[in-house]
Amino acid sequence: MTAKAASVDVTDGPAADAALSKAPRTERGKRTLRKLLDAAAAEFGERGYHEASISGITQRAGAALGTFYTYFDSKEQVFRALVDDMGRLTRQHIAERVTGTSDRLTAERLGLEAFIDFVRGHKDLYRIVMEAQFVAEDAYRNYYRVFAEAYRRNLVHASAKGEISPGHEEERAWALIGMSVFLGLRYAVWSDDRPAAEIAAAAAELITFGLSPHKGEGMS
Amino acid sequence: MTAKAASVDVTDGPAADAALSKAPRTERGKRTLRKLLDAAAAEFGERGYHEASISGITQRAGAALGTFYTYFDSKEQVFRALVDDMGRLTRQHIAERVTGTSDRLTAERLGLEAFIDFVRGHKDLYRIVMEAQFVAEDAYRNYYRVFAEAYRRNLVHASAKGEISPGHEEERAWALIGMSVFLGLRYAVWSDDRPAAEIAAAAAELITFGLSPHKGEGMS
DNA sequence: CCGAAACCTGAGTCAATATTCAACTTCAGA
DNA sequence: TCTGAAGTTGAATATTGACTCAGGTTTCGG
Repeated sequence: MTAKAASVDVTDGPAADAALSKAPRTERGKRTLRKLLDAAAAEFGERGYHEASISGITQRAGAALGTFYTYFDSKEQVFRALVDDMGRLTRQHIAERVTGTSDRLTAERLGLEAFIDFVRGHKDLYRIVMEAQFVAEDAYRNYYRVFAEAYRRNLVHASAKGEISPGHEEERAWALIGMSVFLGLRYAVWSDDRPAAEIAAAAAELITFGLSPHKGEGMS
Repeated sequence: MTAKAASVDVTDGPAADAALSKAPRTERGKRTLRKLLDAAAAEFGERGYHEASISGITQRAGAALGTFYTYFDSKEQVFRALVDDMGRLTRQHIAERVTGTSDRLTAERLGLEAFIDFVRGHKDLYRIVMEAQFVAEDAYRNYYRVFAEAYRRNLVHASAKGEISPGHEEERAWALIGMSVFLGLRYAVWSDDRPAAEIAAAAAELITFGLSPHKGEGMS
């Protein structure tokens, strides 16, 4: 829990949306910002957005209250930065574990397994994403919009290649994301004692064949 | 939006957990409690738990601030009452639209359609359920635990009758719930211009046959 | 070694609101 | 009409916590 958290590019990069004038200019500054970011992830992850306090963040970071405002404009701004970062991290982690996989059906299984593993290792950041629905709804919608769009593209592609049956790819994408999210919630956030591979295998069978009686499957 | 809301049994019944000494004893009292409950559903649904204020609730209800505490012990207590109520309402609504259906696969489609319709008609209450994850986590877990357990039982039953292939029913239950929740979020809460039946049909095909190429399906 | 820019500090300001409470009103039964 | 239980009222209390700011301290190029 309370994973190493954010890998928000402290210097610049696609994450540095709102940083602007608040970007650190010295080594010391970068270190402090990093500490604040990690502390914020831990504080928000453990206590939730509203219970979390800026003073809690700065205490964890070993800094003074005012220092927070050297790097961020508001409580909500850090929160949003963490949500965006989580999206980037998640996609990257899944992509790494799926690339090289030729067919979509296998990719589905590996992707889900990777997702569950990732959530298990980043419970605090994952909670932040979920809570974003109520704290920064646009950030939350965007998080899943990006996922769904990429997912849909993969499905269209796989369908064209005949790897999967043609269907309504957008609805499929959202349905599959929902599956992952709830399996992640149940088997990663709420309890993580079952092997991720088992969960992924069970779900993969559902995703592949559906519920209809089909021959060949073993009993149980 | 802001549906007629809670049907919390104002008098007694399975919902009256915490009411106890706070239950109204006269007609006037029942009316006031009803107004407060509806107002609370609207306030929480529109503004979210933390933005919502007791004074906002009493204003909507056309009552004085103090009146709230005649019927509730705290802000969180009303919130929990609404979450529990939502679970009861949802299960009831879906059950009504599914009973009489003989086979599970048809029930899946009708159930999802009913769920989407229900969410569309109770956006404010539905938001309350989702936010419960961060305000009253035990109530949230319970909400889905009850769903998942009932779902699993249905699957086991259907599997025994040969209506569906045997599989890991618990994981399946959670996966299917996740599907519904996200399709509901995307096509009911965020946008509700597509017919619920269309969404349900698309998802039902995925649930029934999975993604694997199977013969018989038309294109697109 | 200097001086200015960059950083850091934490007490104090300020607004918001959950909850309390003592006084007041309504109303049914005697 | 009288009485008390039930219900209503809203000003007052108490707490909490985001954000400000007027100084100190550290860093670093020259």
